[in-house]
Amino acid sequence: MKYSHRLSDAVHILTYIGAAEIVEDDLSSRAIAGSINSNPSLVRRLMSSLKNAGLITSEPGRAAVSLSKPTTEITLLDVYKAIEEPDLFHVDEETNQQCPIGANIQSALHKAYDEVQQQAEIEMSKITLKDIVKDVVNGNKKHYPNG
Amino acid sequence: MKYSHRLSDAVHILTYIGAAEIVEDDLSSRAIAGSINSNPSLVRRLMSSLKNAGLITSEPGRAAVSLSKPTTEITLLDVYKAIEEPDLFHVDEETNQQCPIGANIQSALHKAYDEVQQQAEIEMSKITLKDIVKDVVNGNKKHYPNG
DNA sequence: CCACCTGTTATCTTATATGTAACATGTTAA
DNA sequence: TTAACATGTTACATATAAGATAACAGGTGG
Repeated sequence: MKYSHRLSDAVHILTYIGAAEIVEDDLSSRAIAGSINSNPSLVRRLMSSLKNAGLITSEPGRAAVSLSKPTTEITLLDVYKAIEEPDLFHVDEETNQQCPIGANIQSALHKAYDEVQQQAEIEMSKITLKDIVKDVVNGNKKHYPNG
Repeated sequence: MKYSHRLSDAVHILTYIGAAEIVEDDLSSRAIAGSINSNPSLVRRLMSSLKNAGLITSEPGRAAVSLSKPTTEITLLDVYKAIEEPDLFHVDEETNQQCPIGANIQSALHKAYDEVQQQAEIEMSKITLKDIVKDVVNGNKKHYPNG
């Protein structure tokens, strides 16, 4: 995951839906794409993954997507698992098995990476969509104090 | 960083150097590349970053690279910072600033990502090169109990 | 029926990682 | 001093992935 912002766009989509009651009403993929500055197809593809993960509910033909759970029960980890590759780091699986180092570095790295991954996931599970929506709405008030 | 294993290869290089006293002696980029199953140029490029980060010491013309610090004082975080982009996740910086969501999602995401990044880095700082070398050598004993 | 939507697939462009080659320059030993 | 070999750096080709975009089958609702 070097230059990808799929996760950010997915959170953006969920935030858009979650904030719909407050500021938005058009929940079409085109409207959401307008907020992301992207295109409706990308939005629909990401929403497809979010739907498969059970985070949103939608129907063909109707611009009526909704969250499947309260914003307090959707975490950044849920979105991450729905959208991204599971591993933050990748072990080189092609090392030379004839070399003592090459033959054993993979398991050593997997072990190390697993520890980092675990802590990152714990932290991601602490951040809910409600936190994000709240920050966005608060930031919004700063920009539009009378709106 | 989707399919990159730069970090793994960099740790591999350091492990190779760190284990040199025990099992290896040829510290040329060609020999190290042989262990990684890669090529000397890649090894030299990674070593260039590791050198800039102060983790290894080397001289032109001599196959005599060495660690600048004891293995207990080189952490996975040091290698990560030497080799990888600083951020695990990337915020979409092109969101629509005319939309209340698009205008405020970036700072909300930066805040969330920072928290995850911080915990990941804390965990990375707990893993030392000594841990990796030890795991590799132990794995080695399993494979070559009499060697 | 028609305008609009979703869900899915395909293609193009661009960005990045890696493989590979090349070369200037330093080192060492015969 | 010369040959063999090393590092350090740059350039280029290739493979992979993300994102932009278009297309279209099929659902929805006025």
